[in-house]
Amino acid sequence: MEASRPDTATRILDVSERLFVEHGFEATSLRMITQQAEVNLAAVNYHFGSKDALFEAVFMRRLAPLIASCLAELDELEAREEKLSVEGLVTTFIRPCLALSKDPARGGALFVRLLSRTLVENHRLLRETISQQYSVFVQRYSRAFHHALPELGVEELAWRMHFAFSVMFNAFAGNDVLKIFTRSQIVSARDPDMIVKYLVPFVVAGLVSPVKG
Amino acid sequence: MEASRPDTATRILDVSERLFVEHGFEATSLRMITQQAEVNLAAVNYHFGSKDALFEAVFMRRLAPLIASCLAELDELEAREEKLSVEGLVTTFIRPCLALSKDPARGGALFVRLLSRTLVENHRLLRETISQQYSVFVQRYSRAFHHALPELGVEELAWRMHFAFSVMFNAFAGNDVLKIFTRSQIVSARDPDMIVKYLVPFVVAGLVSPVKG
DNA sequence: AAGCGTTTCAAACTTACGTTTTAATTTGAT
DNA sequence: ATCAAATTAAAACGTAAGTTTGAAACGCTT
Repeated sequence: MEASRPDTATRILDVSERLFVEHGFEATSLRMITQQAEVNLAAVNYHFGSKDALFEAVFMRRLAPLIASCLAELDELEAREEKLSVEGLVTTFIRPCLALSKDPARGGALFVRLLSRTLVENHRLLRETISQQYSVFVQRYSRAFHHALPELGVEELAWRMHFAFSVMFNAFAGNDVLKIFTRSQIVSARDPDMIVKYLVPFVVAGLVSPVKG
Repeated sequence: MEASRPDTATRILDVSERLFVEHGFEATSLRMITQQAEVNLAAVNYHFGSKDALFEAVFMRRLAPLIASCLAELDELEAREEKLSVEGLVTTFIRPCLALSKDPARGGALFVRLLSRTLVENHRLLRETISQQYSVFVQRYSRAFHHALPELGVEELAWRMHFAFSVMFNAFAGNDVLKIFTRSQIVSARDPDMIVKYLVPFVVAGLVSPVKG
């Protein structure tokens, strides 16, 4: 019962995903990658062309299916509910993230952390390639939230969505600000189901809270 | 009316702060720093000892006063209010962040972004030095929130604080997840006052929302 | 078995990094 | 003005990075 060894390119992708998350793009050398993947140093440039292209490959392997899952959940919800519920909308985003986090075969929570690092590091890849390919993602959610929360102005809604996705995203990425200052492990347990149990009510409450006069 | 040129060490700190935010620690070379600061390459090692020590100096210059401001606000609030309000508590954190963001002399919003990068990059500095020196920060806030929200269990409260600080922190750091997917500039305006106008109600609503049966 | 495109391999190349060294220069107290 | 200390300057050091090269090994069709 031995798992068949993946091919060279896949092994490079798997190891790179983990190392890019652990050390960041710059601090991860091709020699670290190829050594842990047990492939030759030149294999990266042979299969992917460059370190930059490798990063993009690592990234896109996970992003595209995740986005597709969210949009599929959104389709389902809109087909099922006449008047969209905020909790339902939030769940269409959280469920695919949760599924990804619990699936080691797809890198588990690694990719969300990679996305988080990449966002904070403000990579060119995010500013250029991705924003063009996946702008429909935000458009769909913006429209859906507008239907679910028609009493909010466009500016107020944009901010609340910004906050909502920020907290959801960082919850899955495991970015715990308070962890900086303490060694408490209560929150850092990182059980994905636990995250959701407390995350959904928090986010929904912020989204639906009455507008201040 | 020409501003007096700061001394070498200060110029290095100022430039480093900006470059560490823009490119990250690893991707910022001492040659980039010393060139832009118009000082000799060896000056960094002369004044700070090493690149690592420089990073710590850049970091601590901003963190200590920020923490002190938050705790001072907390002291004031506890002296003023018998029963702590959640909004008041949230404000003790937001107001110093806001003040910092609006003060170019202290690097403006740069430091919050640096803190964000450092958190995501999981630096040794954060795991070791800072968590020892500033654990009182989380302890104080944990106790204060427990007084303000006595009906919440310790686990539920820890999660809500985690979410609350996460969204506040990323709001000031300007980490807009949705920005990845669109070029819309509504949220990215980054006017600190605008952030607070929408941020406080969102966070408070999440914190005080009734516990699910 | 032969031939051919694909993949792997060891080695070297260029470049840039953090750091060190040593000398020149500036500063400040006497 | 002098001298010691502090600072700046230019150059080089050793290391490690991403990439390229050319030959060897492999896999597949004929």
